[in-house]
Amino acid sequence: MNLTPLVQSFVLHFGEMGNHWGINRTVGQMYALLYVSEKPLNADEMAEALGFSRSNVSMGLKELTSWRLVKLQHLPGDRREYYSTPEDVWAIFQTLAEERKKREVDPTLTMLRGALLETPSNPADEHAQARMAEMHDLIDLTTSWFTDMQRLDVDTLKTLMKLGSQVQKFLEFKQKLPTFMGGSEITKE
Amino acid sequence: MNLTPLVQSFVLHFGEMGNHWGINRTVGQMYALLYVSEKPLNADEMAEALGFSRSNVSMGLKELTSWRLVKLQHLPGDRREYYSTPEDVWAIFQTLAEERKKREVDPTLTMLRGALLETPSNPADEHAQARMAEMHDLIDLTTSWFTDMQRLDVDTLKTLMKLGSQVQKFLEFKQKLPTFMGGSEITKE
DNA sequence: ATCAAATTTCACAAATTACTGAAAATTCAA
DNA sequence: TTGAATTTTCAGTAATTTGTGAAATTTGAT
Repeated sequence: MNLTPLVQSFVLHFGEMGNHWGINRTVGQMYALLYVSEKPLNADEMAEALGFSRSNVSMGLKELTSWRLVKLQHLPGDRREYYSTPEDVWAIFQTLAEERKKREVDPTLTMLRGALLETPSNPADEHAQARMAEMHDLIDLTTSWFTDMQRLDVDTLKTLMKLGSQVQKFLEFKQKLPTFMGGSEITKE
Repeated sequence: MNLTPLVQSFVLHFGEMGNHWGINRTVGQMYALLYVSEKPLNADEMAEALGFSRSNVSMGLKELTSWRLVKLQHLPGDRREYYSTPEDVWAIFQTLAEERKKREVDPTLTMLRGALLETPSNPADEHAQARMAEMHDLIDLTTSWFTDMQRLDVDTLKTLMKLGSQVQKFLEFKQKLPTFMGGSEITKE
């Protein structure tokens, strides 16, 4: 790996993190390399920089592409394919979240809904269903909320996050003026 | 696995999900089994129900304990250790998030901060640092926000999530009355 | 159309991770 | 204490995942 120590530590750390998140270590490293790179890189450059085989890089890029985490482009007068990551970290984060939702959360909700449609044949199943319902509702509420929040622009989102738990005051205030601002009335449970 | 089809499908799905989330498949299944179980289970019961070796269950419980995801208790007149999951799904979710933050996010922030303290020796490092700074700020803001939101009780949280992107209106309103309600003045950027 | 450059595929080897059974350690009732 | 019940550890094997090189395919300039 002929990278500066700075980039190297980032790349290695990212590889480890990928591991914890169910992503192949080398794929994590490839992503990290692209993320900090000044300019788009082709597969040979990546293989060279990271010390991987060319075929491994090809597989990794395929994987990253399926996650919509890399952009493919061509440089004038060069036949090779160059890869880069989107510039906006918030957009990256959003893509990642969308993709994980699609691949992991949605199938889980589907499974839970299926299970909840069954007629429980004994007390154990009845209890299991009740537990599954609790889990379903939590996941459903969380992901719906997440989807909804994606409508906001990044600056609004940042402001809201900085506000943090202080938004609570909005609820207290709103409860006193329920029809204020024309929204539908929302109360606790 | 001598479980009802309902529980079995839940357990198997959870095992697969665990896999995607960097958790051993069998550990995921153990957790799922405890989660839907009516009463606490001992290790032998779990080994029997899931068809794992006793030692594998022991390892899995150790892992789940380190994540603070299972509770240990003793039944009167029985020497064996019985395990269960907390009843409140929101508390479970919170524990999981806290633990992941501690294990994965915090070390990443530490690494990024370290990298940002270095003096870049070339343009490539300079660019890499800028990118790392962007990532740092996003992670930092997100986790600080998350920590802050944990102060709220579950009902408030649910209400807020149901409100979703409508909280935006709070910002618009607040901007017109900056010193309203005694909070420090918060504006975009 | 041809062919060299570039990329992908895939069977296999290497490396890692998961699981087991046996043995060791711990616990606790008598 | 003792020893049976219970839990944990761990070395070895099984299973899975990862990474490679060679071959096949695709691409696009001529």
